[in-house]
Amino acid sequence: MARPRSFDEQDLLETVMEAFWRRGYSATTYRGIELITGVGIRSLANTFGEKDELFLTVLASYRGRVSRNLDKMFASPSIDSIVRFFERISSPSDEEDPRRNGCLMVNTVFEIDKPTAAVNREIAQYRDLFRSVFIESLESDQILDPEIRADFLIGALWGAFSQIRLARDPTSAKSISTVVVEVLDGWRSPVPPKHSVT
Amino acid sequence: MARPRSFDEQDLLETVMEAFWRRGYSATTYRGIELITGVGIRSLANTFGEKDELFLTVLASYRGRVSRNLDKMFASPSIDSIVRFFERISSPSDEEDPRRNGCLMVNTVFEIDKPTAAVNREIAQYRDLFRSVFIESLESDQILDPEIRADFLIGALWGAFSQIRLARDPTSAKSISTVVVEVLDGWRSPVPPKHSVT
DNA sequence: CATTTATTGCAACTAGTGTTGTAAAATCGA
DNA sequence: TCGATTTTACAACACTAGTTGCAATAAATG
Repeated sequence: MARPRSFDEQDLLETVMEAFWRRGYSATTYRGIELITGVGIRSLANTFGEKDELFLTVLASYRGRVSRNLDKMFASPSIDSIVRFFERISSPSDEEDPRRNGCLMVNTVFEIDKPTAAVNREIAQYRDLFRSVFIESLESDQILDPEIRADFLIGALWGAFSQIRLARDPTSAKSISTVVVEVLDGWRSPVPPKHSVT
Repeated sequence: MARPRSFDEQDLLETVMEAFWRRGYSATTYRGIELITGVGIRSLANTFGEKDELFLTVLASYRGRVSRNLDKMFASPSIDSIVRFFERISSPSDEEDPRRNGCLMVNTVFEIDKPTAAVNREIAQYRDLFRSVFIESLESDQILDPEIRADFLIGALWGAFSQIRLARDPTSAKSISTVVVEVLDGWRSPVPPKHSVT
């Protein structure tokens, strides 16, 4: 009936995600997006609404992408899956994050002063993605206290993201990963921890 | 010879530190500091210079405080010192961070888009504080690969700060700490890791 | 080809922030 | 008390960013 959009929404979301990921929410301006994408401010606003709505859309898209990856990597959850996961994120050639921006969600936790309820929900859901697959994996190998150990793994993971973000380099994350793998090996049957950590 | 300051520089730095710590660099405005402290913008600028200089002064002050604490806690460095340290930061009543703002330096890593060289130096020095005491402690108990394990501990620590910042609550940090302590116990002599992790 | 309708480009508006100039106020020493 | 000198209050300035109004534009339908 009328004039169609001159850009593809998904493509644009990818570009915008890259910007938020690298520079953060504040430093990514609407006018900057206009320059990068070539799409006018007015069209952006028409399509995605205000800046925080666009950001929320990007977060959801990011979470979807990670979720699909985790589904693949933890198709048969086990300690081995976790090991492979940690080896991957600390790999010198991580195709998921070649620019070493760390993790968009973790970055957001620290950057936004007073996150909206929607943003908080998004981050909580994101964190739960990892918690679920970690717990599943630990349970499938009959590790004691899977929740506590899953929280530990999340901590190590977010710590690794911190170091990647800090140095834009996975070297330190590699050390973290190495020791985490050693710890995971120590948890394996038939030599599980002697007693519950609680 | 002339009119003296109506405020104490150290007191004011403490107040400003609290603000930067809680809300971050951007969200802490010069005018906001005026409201909190009662000290006029002009006086602030006269005393501390521009905003980024004030921030840098705050970072240095924060590092000094942490450094003094670490000196006390690691007076005789050992695995036990590390254990006590992790128990402390995940304690439900951490008097160093009652407001659960996490760590000012870690927060800064994520918040600032393009940190100045001075800020980067400050953060690197801060990180090295922990790295040094961890390495010293591990060496004193003859643990293999102290550097790699120190990097792991920093990762776990920063991960714990992430979770504290996320939930403004040390519950998840407690889990991290619990498992870290278990791991540290596993490293102790006379049952050290069988072989190097490298 | 004309009409319809969403898209687009431009510019303006508003709000907020770091910064600075200027003059009044306040304090200490002589 | 007076003068020197710093601090302080007030306001203005410059700049940036998000947002919005409006008219021109372009494509799809009949």
